[in-house]
Amino acid sequence: MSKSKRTKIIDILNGDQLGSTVVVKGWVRTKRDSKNVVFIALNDGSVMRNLQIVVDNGSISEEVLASITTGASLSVTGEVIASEGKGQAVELSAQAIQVLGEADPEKYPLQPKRHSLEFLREIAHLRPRTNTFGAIYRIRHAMIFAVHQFFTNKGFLNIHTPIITASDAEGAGETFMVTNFDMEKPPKGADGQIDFNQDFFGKKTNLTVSGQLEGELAALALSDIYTFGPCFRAENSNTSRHLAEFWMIEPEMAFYDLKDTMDLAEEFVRYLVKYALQHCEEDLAFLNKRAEDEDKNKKQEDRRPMSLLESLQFVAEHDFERITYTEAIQILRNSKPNKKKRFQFLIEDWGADLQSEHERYLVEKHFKKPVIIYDYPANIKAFYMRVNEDGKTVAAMDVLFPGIGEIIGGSQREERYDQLTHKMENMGIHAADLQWYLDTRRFGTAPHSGFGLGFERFMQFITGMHNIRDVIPFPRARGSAEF
RNA sequence: UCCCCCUUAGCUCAGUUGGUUAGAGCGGCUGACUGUUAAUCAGUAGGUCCUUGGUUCGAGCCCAAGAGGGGGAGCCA
Repeated sequence: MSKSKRTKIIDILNGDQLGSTVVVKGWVRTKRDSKNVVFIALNDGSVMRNLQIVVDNGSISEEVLASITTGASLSVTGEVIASEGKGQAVELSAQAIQVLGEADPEKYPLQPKRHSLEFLREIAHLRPRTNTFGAIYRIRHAMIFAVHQFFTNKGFLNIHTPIITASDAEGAGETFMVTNFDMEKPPKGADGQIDFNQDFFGKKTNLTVSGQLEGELAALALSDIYTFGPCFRAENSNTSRHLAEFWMIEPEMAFYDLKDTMDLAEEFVRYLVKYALQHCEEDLAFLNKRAEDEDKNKKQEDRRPMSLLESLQFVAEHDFERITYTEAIQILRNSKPNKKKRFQFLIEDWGADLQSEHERYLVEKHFKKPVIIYDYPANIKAFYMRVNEDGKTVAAMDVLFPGIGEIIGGSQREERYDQLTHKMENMGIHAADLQWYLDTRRFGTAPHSGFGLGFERFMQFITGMHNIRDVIPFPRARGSAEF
C-alpha cells in the first residue's frame, strides 16, 4: 500500500476532512464493544489524542474484530464523519479493517490504565506507546528543532565535534575508553604496561565528555558556533539527574565576555520555553495534569509550588536573578538554615564550594526563580576559565533551576597564553597533550566564551519529569544499558 | 561510592502477635448491554510471597548475605 494514501491522525482531528474516505494506520489503545457497535481508540503517535473508529455491527467479520486488542496495529479504511458521541468532534466510520500485527492480550504488558513510571522504565521498548512518553518524545523533538532554529536565526554554525577523542584533560569526569584491543591479551611494551601505540588510533582514546575544546577551535575562526551532541561520562553517580550518555548543547562565541554569555544563555532558555508553550500545548497540558495528579498523593511540603505550566510561563516572562558567588555566600551565611545550623554543610568562609542544599535554598526559597551565579573562586573551577582582575575568581557562571539544580555551566575562556599555560601547569595538565588547543592562543587569540546546556536536565524542566531516565528514550546509566 | 526505603497475581497494593487453604482493585478471559470515552454489570482463571542460607514444632511475616528497584548525598550537565 502506497505511503501517500495513508492519513495521519493529527490531520484528521485538526483538518477539515469531513466526508472524505481515508486510510489510517496506528495502534489500538482501547476497544469498547456493545451489542450493535464497536469503538476502537486508535493512536499513531502524530498527536496525543486518539481517533475513534466506529464499527457498526456486521460490517467487519467477527474473526477480525476478535483479533483487535489493545496494542494491535491496524490499517483502517473509512469515512470521516461527525461524531454522535461527546468526546470528539469527528470519528472514522470503518469500511474495512486490516490487522497488521496482533498483540496477545494475555501477554501485552500495557493496559488501558495508568502505569507507574518505574514499571514503564523496565519496558522502555514499549513505553513510547503511552500518552506520557508520546508527549515527552514529541516535546523532545520540538526542543531539538527549536535549538537549531534559535542558533540558526542568530547566525551560529552547528559544528559536529568528535565523539571519539584523545583528550580527557578537561577534568569533566571519568571517561569510557575506546579500544579494539583483544582484552584477553592486549599488546604490552617493554615496561610491561599496555602499549596503546599499537591500538587502533595509535594512542589512548575515549568517548567525549564534552565538545567544548573542539568548539573553541571552530569559534576562533567562525565567530559563533554551537555543538549539539552526545557526551559520555563513566562516573559512578546514581541519581535522578545523571546519565552515562546524555546530550549537550554547547555554544561558543568569539568576542563574547561573560556578561554577553549570560545574556545569551538566558535568551536561549527563554526561547525554548516559549517555543514549547506555543507548539506543544496539548502535550504540555497533559503533562501538567499528570503532575497535578501526582502531587495530590504527596504531602503539602513535597508538592511543587507552581504547576508545570505556571513555572514554564514564569520562566518565559521573568528575568533570571544574577548574583556573584561572593554575594551568594553572603546571603547563605545570613540565611535562617545557616544560622539555625539546618544546613548539613554550614557556610562560613569564602571559597567553599556550594552544595546542592545551598543552591536549592537560593533558587527555591530565597529568590524563587532561576538564578545565575557567576565569578566563582578559581580553585574550584576548570583550568580553561578566565581569571578575573582580582586574581582569585574566574569568569564562570552556573544557571540554577528550581527542582533540577545546575542546568547550564559556562565561562569566559582564558585566551591569554601565559595565564593559561601557567594554570595548566598548576593543575597538573600537560601542555604537550593540548598543543592543538594552545595554538589558538598562540595564533590570533581572542576573547571568547561559551556554555553547556544539559539537554536532558532542560527536558526535565519542560516536562516536569522528576527522573532524568524518563526524558531520554533509551537511558544509559550505571548498571543499565538495556534495549 | 555512601545513607535510607522498597520487593506478595500481568499492574497497583493489603496481609493483624510467626499459626489451617495468601486477599482486593485494576487488567485478561467468558457472557450481558442500542453510541461508548481508562464504558458499565455479572461470572471466571491467574501466585517460585525477589534469591540463597538460617532461627523455629511452624516463616509472606524474624535474622544474615546477595540481586533488582526507588529516594537522597557526593560529582556534575
